[in-house]
Amino acid sequence: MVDGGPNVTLEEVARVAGVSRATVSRVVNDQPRVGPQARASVRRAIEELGYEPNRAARSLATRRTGAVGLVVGESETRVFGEPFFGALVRGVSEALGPSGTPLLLSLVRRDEAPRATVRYLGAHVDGVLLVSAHEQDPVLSHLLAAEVPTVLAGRPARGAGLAYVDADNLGGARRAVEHLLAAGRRTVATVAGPQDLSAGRDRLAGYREALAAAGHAADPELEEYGDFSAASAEAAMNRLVARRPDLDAVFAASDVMALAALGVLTRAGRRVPGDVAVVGFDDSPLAACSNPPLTSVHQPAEEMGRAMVGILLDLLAGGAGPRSTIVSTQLVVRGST
Amino acid sequence: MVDGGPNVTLEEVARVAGVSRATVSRVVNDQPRVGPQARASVRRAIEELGYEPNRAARSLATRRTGAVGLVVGESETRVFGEPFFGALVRGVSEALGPSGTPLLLSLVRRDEAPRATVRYLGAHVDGVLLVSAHEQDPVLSHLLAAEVPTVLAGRPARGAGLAYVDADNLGGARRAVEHLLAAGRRTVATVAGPQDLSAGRDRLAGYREALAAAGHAADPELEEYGDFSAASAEAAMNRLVARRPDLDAVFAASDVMALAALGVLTRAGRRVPGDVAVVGFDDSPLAACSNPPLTSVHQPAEEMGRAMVGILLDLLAGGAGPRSTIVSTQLVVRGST
DNA sequence: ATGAAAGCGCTAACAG
DNA sequence: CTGTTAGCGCTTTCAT
Repeated sequence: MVDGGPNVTLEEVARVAGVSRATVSRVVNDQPRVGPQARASVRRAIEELGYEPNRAARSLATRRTGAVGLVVGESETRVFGEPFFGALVRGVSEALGPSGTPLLLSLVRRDEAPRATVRYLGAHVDGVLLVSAHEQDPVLSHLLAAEVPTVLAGRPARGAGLAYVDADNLGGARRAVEHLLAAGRRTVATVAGPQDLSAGRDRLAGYREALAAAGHAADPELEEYGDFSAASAEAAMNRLVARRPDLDAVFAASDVMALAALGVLTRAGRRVPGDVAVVGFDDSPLAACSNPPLTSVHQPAEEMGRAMVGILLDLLAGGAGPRSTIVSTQLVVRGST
Repeated sequence: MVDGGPNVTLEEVARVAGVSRATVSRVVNDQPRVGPQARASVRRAIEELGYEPNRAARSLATRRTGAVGLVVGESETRVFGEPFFGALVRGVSEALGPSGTPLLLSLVRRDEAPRATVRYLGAHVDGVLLVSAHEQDPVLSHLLAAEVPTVLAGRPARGAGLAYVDADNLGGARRAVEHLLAAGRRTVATVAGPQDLSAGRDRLAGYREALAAAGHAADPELEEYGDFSAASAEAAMNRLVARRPDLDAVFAASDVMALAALGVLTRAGRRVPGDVAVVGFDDSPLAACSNPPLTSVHQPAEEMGRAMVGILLDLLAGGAGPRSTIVSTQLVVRGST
């Protein structure tokens, strides 16, 4: 297993193995029509020479790049704060490792021409992992139009046969609220997320389901909306406290919003968790550091990344077409409940 | 400006422009030896046809990829929590945008063969932006050995002519401590970072400088070390409180450590900032969300990303060799001081 | 099952 | 200043 340097070519392998370039190529690509003997000697030569196929040449010949893109709305890199994003990338990277598939990272800004972006992507990658909160993202529709195999992080608005991986937002929210109810809370409010995002919708749905299942009548007075930002949540929480001073628990659709709510509550003289219990969603590092530490719903971001890659690679291999995966969430109980 | 589809080649452009492929190539690559007239007609043809050079072909011919790698120690994606990392990526991406340089993201795990990693990188990118906390990272030495142009995030141990971009850790720490002193604090302790990281060393140096400048004698009793983790900081803070119950301020070398310290202090019955003022480093989202909000030193991560790209592109263009940049930090005053 | 040959689209001497 | 001519390393018919 000599080093081989950067310049061992198919040609040399063929020469050493005593076969033609075509045969070596077949072996390298695990194609069938090669005799066991030829295959063996080629394998040996490859090993011996430390041969590594030249991607550019292959790409030129096949018109495929062998790379995948991780496309992220620029605003997402802010929003996700990063517990989530970092873990997602870790999962993606890990799942890609074995196949040696290069990962192109591409942040797309809102003001960029989606068309140009997609042309760029089409030229550089065989498939795309798209992380974009915005439903109806123009980049997405262009990707579809250009027939670039794509897997989404998060459930798309109208899942028109689109492959995606999402966390079990509904189940997670339901469990969070059940936890609150099980602890004896009676008046559970929610700072819901934006309803044009599936995460926002599903978490609200989970909240309602849990309440309904426990025999609580739906009470719109206990529902306020934020946009996942601290400021919006602060406003929402203020409205809730003013309207329903009797509330004894809050389910917020994200940790950032939960922390903002927590701030409002303590400033309003409520003790957490004594007077009001609070639970968030994301299980971000923020959760563990707050005062009191925040009970939250954990999303297995790393697993989501791996799942996305699995589906995409399958798609690229001509697999059975758009499948999707929902990964389960988990309630992490801390001091705020 | 017709679409052009994905298959317009140099050849066709040459035909339409009535020149040879070589001339078109020269125009595309902004090379000198082309007549103004030929140049114009080529430009027109390119525009008309919507020509876009084929990267694989170019790469095959030039033996360069035209891409750069963002190489990150896997553990970093955890450590950085992500305020920092996300912003850095944003800066990198932004700076790369204009040149259309693809960015390959590559997380490298500690247990991976650095040699293989570097071979992989060498084959896929022309240069590397390396984000790795560990000095003496084996990947780094292999990159250097393989002569892959590299720019580091963070100052390397022995800056043997290595290009790097770092935040002004020393200045930031100094300012933080000056702020504490200016507020009338007399007994300023520090939870320092690991001393095998330049960030850890420089922040401690800044702390000492500020103290010395104010005429305080160096006092080892006021210094304890953590490894940037919450657990280590908790232990360190406990030791400090036990040893010097009279301390009235703490400078922690990271926000995570500052928050841990803050927890210890409040549990010990100290009021923050009443009895003890606390300041952290990083200005992470954590800082704004804690209770009380944490005064912290902000690092312009986005700017660092841009600076790294600037240096790397210059290096790749055969620029004047290893330059480096220190970007300034900024104190963000919040409730904890 | 294997080899020969023709490119994939671009760059880079080298002539002119 | 511009065209000609070779490849870069690999895949892929098409014969054999």
